[in-house]
Amino acid sequence: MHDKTSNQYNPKEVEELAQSYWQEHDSFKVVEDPDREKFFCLSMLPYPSGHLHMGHVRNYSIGDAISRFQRMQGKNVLQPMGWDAFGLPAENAAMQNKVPPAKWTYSNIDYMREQLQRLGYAYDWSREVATCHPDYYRWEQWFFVRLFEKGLVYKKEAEVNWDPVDQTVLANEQVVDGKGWRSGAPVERRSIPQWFFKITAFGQELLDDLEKLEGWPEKVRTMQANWIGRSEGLNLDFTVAGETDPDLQTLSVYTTRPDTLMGVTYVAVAPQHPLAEKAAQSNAELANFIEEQNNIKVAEADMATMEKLGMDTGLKAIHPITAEEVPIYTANFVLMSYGSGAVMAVPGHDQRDWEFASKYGLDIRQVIEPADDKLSCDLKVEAFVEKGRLVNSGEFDGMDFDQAFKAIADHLGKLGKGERTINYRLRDWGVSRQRYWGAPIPMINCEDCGSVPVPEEELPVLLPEDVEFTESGSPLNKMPEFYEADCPVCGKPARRETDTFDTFMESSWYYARYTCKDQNEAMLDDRANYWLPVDQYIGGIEHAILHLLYARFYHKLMRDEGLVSSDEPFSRLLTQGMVLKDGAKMSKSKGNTVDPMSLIDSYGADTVRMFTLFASAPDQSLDWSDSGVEGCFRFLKRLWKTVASHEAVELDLPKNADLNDEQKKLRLKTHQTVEKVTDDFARRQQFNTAIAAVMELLNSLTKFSEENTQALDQQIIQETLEASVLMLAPLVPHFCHAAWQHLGHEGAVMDASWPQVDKSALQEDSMLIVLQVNGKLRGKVEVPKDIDKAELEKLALEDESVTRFTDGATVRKVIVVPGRLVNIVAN
RNA sequence: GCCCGGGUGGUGAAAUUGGUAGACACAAGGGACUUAAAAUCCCUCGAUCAUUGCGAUCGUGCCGGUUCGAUUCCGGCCCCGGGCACCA
Repeated sequence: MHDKTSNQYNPKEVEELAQSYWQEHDSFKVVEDPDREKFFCLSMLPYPSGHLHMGHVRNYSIGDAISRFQRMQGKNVLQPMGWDAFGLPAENAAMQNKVPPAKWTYSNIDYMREQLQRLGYAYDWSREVATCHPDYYRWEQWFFVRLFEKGLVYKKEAEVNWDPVDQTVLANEQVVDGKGWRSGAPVERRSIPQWFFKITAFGQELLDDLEKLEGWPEKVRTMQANWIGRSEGLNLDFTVAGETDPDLQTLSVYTTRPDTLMGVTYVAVAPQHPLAEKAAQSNAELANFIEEQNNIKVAEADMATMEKLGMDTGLKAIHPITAEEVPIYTANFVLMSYGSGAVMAVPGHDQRDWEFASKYGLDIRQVIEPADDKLSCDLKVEAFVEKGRLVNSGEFDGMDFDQAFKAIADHLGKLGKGERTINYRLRDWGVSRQRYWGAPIPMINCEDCGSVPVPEEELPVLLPEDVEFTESGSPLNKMPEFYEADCPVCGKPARRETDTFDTFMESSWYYARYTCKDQNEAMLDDRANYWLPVDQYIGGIEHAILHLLYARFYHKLMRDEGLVSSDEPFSRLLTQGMVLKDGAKMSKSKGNTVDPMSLIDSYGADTVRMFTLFASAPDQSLDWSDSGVEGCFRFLKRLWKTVASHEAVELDLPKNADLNDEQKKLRLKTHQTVEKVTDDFARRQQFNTAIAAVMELLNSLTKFSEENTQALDQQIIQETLEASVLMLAPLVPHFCHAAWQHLGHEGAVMDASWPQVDKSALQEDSMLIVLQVNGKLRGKVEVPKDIDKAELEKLALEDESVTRFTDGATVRKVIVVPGRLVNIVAN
């Protein structure tokens, strides 16, 4: 076929031929091989919305480039693909189109799989996973039961967004301006029992292990650390004056600033705090206030902008050191869910306390003074929040923050009124969703026995797929055949849990299941430890916190269960930037999307893949331009023509061949390019500059081949073309598949070895030295490679471009940077 | 408010360890080929001045500093993007 290669690049033909070759040879299938170095390259799995978008193409083109590069490095590469198939859009589509979510999802998967195959990604499809398949979620259910038995999951009341008209629970994104997106009714907050994972028990390990993730962007590590939000402080106890109920006598507060303890002028508790509720029993106005706070009909996101409100409970708290009585307020900004639901207020040194005190006429007392006189402190204007030296604090006066922290902690410790405490912002992970299209939570609620897990032999709890999906709310609640069950403990009629899992559950361990998806006896087997951890993970920055934190947590849970032996799931992480058009993120709602498929129809998959990699560095946002695509297409056409018009020869460049300057120059360029591109792939992961370098190489080759037609020249052209095709093979695989054949090779380019740098070709006889006078570029000079420093200095000082500026001036200093420049300082 | 990124030609962007700013493309302009168009190929392309040629000055958000030399390091400010946000 290769001798008939057309001069005209025909992407459709080239791509069909390459793809049918890959299919015939089962080229992407991979098996475990302990004798070879493994490489697990993973791209985040898509939600099967129905169509691939540009963000997917970008993500998967990066992943495929890395996979194919690693394969050419001789590694045993696993690159799988699957579907994050549960979720809300399927339910919405079901309501709109009267199609059951399962049917809708499976047909989307079939369609999108074809799209991915059209793009030529080297996925081992035999390992494909769809998270909505019972073979997948049964192990999630099994694992949940294991964790329940270990005490790592528990049930508690938690608030949800409730739509009173549709009688359904809303996800946060379904709440628009405090109203249900569908009904338009004001959303209520309602407490219902839900299941939680004890991720907080792993807070410290999740934080500590961030240090190990050297292959992760610093940004993502910082975001996770902030999300975990560790703080060190003190839990200390106030006594409630005159309170006789032993449960309410002690009012515990958490503070990170024990040094300000002597500045406390009031204490504030959450409206849901037991003390506030008790005080409200004999205070109608207060009861009213608390009721209002409990019934705020807004989504959580709007809470932050709410006005700070509070009310005196009439109760007094006794300061643990001074025994002074201070008022207890209830305030809407104190959260029942963090610390103890109560705070000591130091208006002199906390801005929020200051504002509250100013509003309600409470004392503001200074107990810290600036330790450095550059800082000003005027408590009439604002709180002084910096750390400093203690004043008005009795025996603690004069101490700095660290001394005071220790002294006050020790003092309260002796009194039995305080202890050092570490708090985390991180909260336990609520995994219950009051939704249909998700994995059923494998629990049975019995009036007598409580929540009882479904016995292992009865798993999986199958989600009925053939459902009537007419109104809002989960159809499971209307299906007695689903929810009616017998209690596994006492045998009495009981009710099966109708909530399903948060879809983050499925995406938290799918990477491990790829290694052994056909395993029907266990969640994972030994193959997981051959492949894991994932060597390279690629996905959107929008998953920097939740998905990546949950997956790290899940990995540790699986480790503790003996299922995997590593501590972390993903060694190296690449977070690709967004795809923009006209400066805005591509999205359906903005109407600025570009359909990858229509572009593939016009230019072929290779051009589209190439452009997504060429337009910017992977971690940066990519601004789409139609004409840029044209440019990549032009490059491929030019390269095609160059390859097609070159008559293939067997590459056998004689060692120590006597090359002329032109030949040396091209070989130098070729091997410099190989060196650069290898670094771009392996270390920098910058495919845009790799492509630019190959473009430069083609430009050099074009100039060279115009005038050089001897046999030795053909060898050198062959070498350059082979290197170019090999370097581009991970990026434009169909094109290179055909080009490689035309260059005279029988095997497939994807199985060829990555080109090696010939060090001897990098040897140059001369080099270009930049001449500067007072740091300004004045000239350039070609000098022998082995020139000594003194010689070079002399040459520079005598160069006409230098003497023009140094004549009549005194040379003060000459700086020689070997191999680069000479800078002459003169005045 | 706090924590991260980022700001470079008409445009997307390069410059990796403090050492030639603008590689590689796109767009634009000019030319060749063509009956014509498309495609292709060649040339020009940061600004200003000079222009016969050589060239000179300025220029990487703004102001200052360190250095022989700064897009790169330091201090201050402005703008854009992202994350977190009553977290005590």
